[in-house]
Amino acid sequence: MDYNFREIEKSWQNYWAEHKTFKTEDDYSKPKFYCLDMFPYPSGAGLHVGHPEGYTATDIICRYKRANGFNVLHPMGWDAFGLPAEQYAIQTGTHPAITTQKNCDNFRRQIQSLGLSYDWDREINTTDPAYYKWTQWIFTRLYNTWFDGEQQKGRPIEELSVPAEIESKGKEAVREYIDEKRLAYYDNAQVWYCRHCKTVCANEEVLNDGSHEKCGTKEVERRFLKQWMLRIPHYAERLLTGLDNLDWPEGVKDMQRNWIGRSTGAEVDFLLDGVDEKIRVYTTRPDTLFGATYMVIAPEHELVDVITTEEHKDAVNDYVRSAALKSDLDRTDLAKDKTGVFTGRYAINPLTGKKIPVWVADYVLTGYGTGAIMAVPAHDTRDFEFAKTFGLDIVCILDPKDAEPELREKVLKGDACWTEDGAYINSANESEGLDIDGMSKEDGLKTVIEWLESKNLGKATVNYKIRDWLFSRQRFWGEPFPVIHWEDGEVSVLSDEDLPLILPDVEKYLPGETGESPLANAGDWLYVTDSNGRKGRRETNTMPQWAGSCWYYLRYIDPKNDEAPFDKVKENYWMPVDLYVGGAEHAVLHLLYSRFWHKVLFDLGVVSTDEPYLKLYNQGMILAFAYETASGSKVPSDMVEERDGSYFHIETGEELKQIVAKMSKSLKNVINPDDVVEEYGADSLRLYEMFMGPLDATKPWTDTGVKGVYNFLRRVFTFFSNLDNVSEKDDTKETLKLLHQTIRKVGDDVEDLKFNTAISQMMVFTNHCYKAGKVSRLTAETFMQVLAPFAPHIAEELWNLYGNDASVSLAEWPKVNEEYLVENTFEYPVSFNGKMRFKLELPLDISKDDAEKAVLEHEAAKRWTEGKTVVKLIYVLGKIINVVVK
RNA sequence: GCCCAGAUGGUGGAAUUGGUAGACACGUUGGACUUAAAAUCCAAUGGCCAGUAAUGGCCGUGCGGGUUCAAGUCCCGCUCUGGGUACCA
Repeated sequence: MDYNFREIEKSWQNYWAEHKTFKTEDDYSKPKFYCLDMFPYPSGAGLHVGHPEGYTATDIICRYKRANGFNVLHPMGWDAFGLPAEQYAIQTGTHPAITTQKNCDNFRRQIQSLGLSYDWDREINTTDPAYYKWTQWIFTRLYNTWFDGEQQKGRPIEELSVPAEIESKGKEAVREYIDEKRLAYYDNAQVWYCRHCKTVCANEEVLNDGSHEKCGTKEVERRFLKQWMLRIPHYAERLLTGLDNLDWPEGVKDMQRNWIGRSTGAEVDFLLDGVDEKIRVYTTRPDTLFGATYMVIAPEHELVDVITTEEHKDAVNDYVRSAALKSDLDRTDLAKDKTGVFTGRYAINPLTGKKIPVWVADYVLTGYGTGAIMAVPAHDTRDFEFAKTFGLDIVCILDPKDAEPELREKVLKGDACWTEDGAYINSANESEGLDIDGMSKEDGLKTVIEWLESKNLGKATVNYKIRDWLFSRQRFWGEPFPVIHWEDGEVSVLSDEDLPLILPDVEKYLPGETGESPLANAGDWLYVTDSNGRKGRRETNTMPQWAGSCWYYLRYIDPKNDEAPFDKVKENYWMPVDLYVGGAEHAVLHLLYSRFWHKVLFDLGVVSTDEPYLKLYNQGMILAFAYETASGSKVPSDMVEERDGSYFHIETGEELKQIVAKMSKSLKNVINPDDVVEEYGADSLRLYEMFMGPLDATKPWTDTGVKGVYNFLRRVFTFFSNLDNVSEKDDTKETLKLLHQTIRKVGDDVEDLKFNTAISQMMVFTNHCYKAGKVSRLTAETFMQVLAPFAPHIAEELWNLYGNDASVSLAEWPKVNEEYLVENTFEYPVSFNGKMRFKLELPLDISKDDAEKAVLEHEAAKRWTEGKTVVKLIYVLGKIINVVVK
């Protein structure tokens, strides 16, 4: 029989759909397994071969878990708000909902053609009002939550007690006080604005080369705009410590830790000379205070005007103005020399009592710490560079005892910067009763902080890099904020029964130049009047694309619930997500935002777990071969020919180098999953994506590789569909042994997500069957069960051929029979001085002495022992024998 | 600069706690089938050396050291590649 995969795959996909084979029931009697894929943005380009990689991996695990008695939740949906559909609307006038619908349909068709065992009854779409109703609902929860620092917990805003002193100042003051505590707030903030996308974007979306992550252009700039922000830094500590117990790749955890950026140090107050103000600095090294020879404040610091002396006003003003005009890229470019200007003012170093100059420089950032630093040029590279540039004092207070003498000499003289540990010198002030000379760093830090606290000059502080999350966009295609701005200045959120606030129709999708959202033209929708005749205007910004993906895993649990985001009992059963698979590109943003929302919902009692995703796994990227000339310019694949293993340009004849690169239209090396399914079938595509290499590795696509696994499936079909090969007779011992080894190996490898080696084991088994010629029906059926999670269509077909009416997907995973695996002997590799020389079969229960005798008396051993003394013999049961000779 | 991951045949990649390096697959070569080709099936396939051959030896997991009876695996020092991050005091 021919392997007619087209027919087989179509008929089984229809069967599964008709019988709802993969429908998930809320059967609480079974152990649950929640396996989640990062849902895709349904782009117009359709599925990329990278998508099926993760989806196949989770599908295999889910099928395996079902066979092992688990109730499995394995859903799919669409992260469908986003710019491309809106861009298309601007160009063509087509409503983004129409484009989105079309793209979702195409994605669904493509995904379904792969035979993935999703419960399609749970499909969700972030753009569906029935879904974003609850995204808006969560936003109102964020708005009505404050963070209790003492309890380290978010609490309902009603539980916030307003100090009497504020209360006495009137309603306005109370509102202001409360608004300052809310997790979501509306404020005038300096934000990134992308002129190309015509929208603001989060700090995180602006890449370090100054380009916008979403569009790739560098048309981003700073603007002051009233925007919605979320106070994610309040959860910094919990987002950080929560990572410790998660089964996530260490790299991802590290990236989140870096992003949160916790540091410990102290805030220290410096008194100023001649003006009744003080400047508070943040430093991680208060122990180096004796070496602070000047201070720097950021150009945006609130005291710049106050402290600048008359004669320096012009210079400082000029500098502050030019710093404001600079892009952040210019300000952070390392290659650039340090700039700054003296304010004319001096501060007093509280430890030395010396006057130190206060400068303004843009290497100090407003948003971090207090926006002011004490500079210790001898032991900080940035301060050192600045001090060298402007000729400021450099006092060494850490003797680099372990450094090379030459370098040490320079450091002591202040001619070089030393940022590592050393012994404190010049760090004593008798009159102040402080002396840390000779102390360890740990004691130095402790002593100085204690001294500062006792004198009320400073205190130990913890700082985080993470900033408030800019949460609004000037875009049409996003969740509308359920917010009304009233004419008297009050801001209110809609009550639950008024949700969802549906996105209105607009004529033009283009945002205004000034950063105004398209919703500002939404006519009637825009204006509201309350029962008292008070007029209000709806919020015209929309939520960023992150919003919908922050909580979608919760909605899958109960996707059609109209009374609540999900049922609590169901949530309690299904959460947390046991395995979450997706690309590493979401290592920080999506996963951090999502954890943040989840923790807030946990604090409010909406969800039952503190963390949403127990185990995270990042699939690697699938790349493609590409070609470049000696000078490094890329050549499209259709201009390349292969001759004798080398590659040449079709037109110029130039020899080309084969490289591995991302698939791209310009390189003409994009693989379309549809084409692969058409040519080799879904089972081959699934199998190849898993066989290419480890799931987390980056690896290049090869067409011959697909052919290889197709060949395997064809061999499976050819052998096992021939009933002459599948007899009622018993198997040989070898066949049974190999079959049970295969059951074990495949099961173990699936649990470890090592699909490539599982497939290789199935190949070994199939190759054995060809050699054996005949296997029993039971063996053939068992093998189909093992193959089914990987290549479900072919497995169903053959399973059915053997007379099974029920789907193989419902069959229980075969048990390993240890009897077949028992070994009595082992073929020991015998080494002499670590080099393997010959093999010797010995009983496994042989004693060491007998083994030694058997080895040394063996004919082949003579050659290696002749004329030498046997020093000792290493005998590792079932592993190796090593003879040490001299 | 800093943090993380990686480097194994012509290629993708295997290798429990240190214990036979190269499983499986691609490619290549040879054979069978065929008028022929394709497809398929069978076999060989890390490099070098010796031998007609069976076979045997040496070298081999990015580089240099070390620990060990034994190192792809552990330790120290580098090189290169990929990812993240960047004046965060």
